[in-house]
Amino acid sequence: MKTVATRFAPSPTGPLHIGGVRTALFNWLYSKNKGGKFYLRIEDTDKERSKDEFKNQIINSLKWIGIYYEDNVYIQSDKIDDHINVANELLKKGLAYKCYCSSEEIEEQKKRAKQKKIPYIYNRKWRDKSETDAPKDIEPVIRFKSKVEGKSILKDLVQGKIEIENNTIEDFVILRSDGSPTYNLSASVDDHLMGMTHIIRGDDHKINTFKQIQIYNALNWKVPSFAHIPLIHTIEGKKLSKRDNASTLDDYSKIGIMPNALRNYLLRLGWSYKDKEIFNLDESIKYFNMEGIGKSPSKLDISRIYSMNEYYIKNINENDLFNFLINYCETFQENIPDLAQKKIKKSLHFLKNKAKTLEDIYKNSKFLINDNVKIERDDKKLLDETAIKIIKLFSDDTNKLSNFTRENLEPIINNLIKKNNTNFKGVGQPLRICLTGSRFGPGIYDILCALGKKEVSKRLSQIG
RNA sequence: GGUCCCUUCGUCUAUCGGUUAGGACACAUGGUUUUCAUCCAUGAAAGAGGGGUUCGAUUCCCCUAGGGACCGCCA
Repeated sequence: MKTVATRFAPSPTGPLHIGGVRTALFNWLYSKNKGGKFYLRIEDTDKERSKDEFKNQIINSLKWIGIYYEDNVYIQSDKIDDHINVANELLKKGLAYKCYCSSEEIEEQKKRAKQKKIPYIYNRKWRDKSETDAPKDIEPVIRFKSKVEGKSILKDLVQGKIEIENNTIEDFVILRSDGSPTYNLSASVDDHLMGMTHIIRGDDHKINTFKQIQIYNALNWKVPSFAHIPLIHTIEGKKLSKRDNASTLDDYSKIGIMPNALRNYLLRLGWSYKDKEIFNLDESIKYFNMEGIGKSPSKLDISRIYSMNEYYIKNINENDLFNFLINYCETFQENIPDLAQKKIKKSLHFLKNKAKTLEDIYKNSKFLINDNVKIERDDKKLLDETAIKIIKLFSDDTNKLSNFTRENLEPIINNLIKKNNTNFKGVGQPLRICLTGSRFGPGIYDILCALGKKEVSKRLSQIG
């Protein structure tokens, strides 16, 4: 049995979105599960629309989420000569032919078909026509002689048997009039040359598969196995497109979603293994299989992404979390000075408690990063006379302490509550506002201990 | 319009002919934490509709409805 080889083959004509990443993930996981290889191929044969910027974005996205490919990136345009040679071979063998229809002629036919409400299909005009009839002023395209009779059957690993009448597939173009190869040719040739055994791709390629299988068969190549996975839909139920908000990985990383959480979410979107929800990397590889892939499209649900991220924040190793956090801050927020980093690291155990994203942790950490407390106008209103009085009392009472611990602070705060005939909120809220500038945030004891006595008295002295 | 595919709680899904149709997210309620959040408990919530096959269908078959994808000298 041949070693499993899969590939992800995006075109760099737009930013890679989350659906493409899932396709890459499934391919990668499948190959790893089988002890096989996974490759990245950039399909850049559309010169007009392909951009380096998108190629880099694709590469960076895969890197960010932790999908690793063999060797270097395959660039499809490097292999154009191979594709052209195959086209000429097909031509020589009589399996393809030159078509001299002008684009105006084709457009006209399409228009007429639309008017008559009949499906357009190229009329195979030049399939059997002699080239001596060829007009001089037209550069021909090369079309593949597609089967006209009978049916084709695709045994899809996800969708099962799919049957189609051959006459619904037209004689598709394999070489453009400028001599460049088209997608169906290039993809087939590359997949064959790269030794792909399994092709896992979006549902939207299903019809192409019938064309590509014909190319394989015409050349006596071994046909790989195909698996067409359902597309990811927006919450409105439409195919996810590059224009949709929050569709690239960047959209998620900038709000502080971690790669392992998103990977886990994407894995479970359209795939399942019993009732298991959390899959670490090893488990993802160990359990991934085709049987678990669902047949119906699934909708993207941001609240599940948040909740998955929250799970990872609370359950991964704190060192790893810290590294993710610093990295996130440097990329999307600000550089954290060493001293503040140390404080954050020590306090991470409580900073992470209230967070669904790295951005939340960053916000919770702000009182450790910035020494000057800026109080919002709304919060300032809460600092009335009694509040300021309580803060003064707190300062006086804690003056005697040599350092701050929960144990020695608790009796002081309890005492303040009692004496001033208030509740915990009456003491805690003004303290938090003065120390952090916000009504929301970590527990008050956590804040006090993390800042330490000196810093607390400094911040409190600036009030009132 | 043609071809193909899909259809279980709001969402992601389990079930591979016999279950009080299970789990997770979200939601609601209650409890713990002397704020918020966490955490815990509880609750509400689904087999698109109609025919078959069968002792028995969410599960198998057919029809209808709804949804989606594709129909480029794009990939």
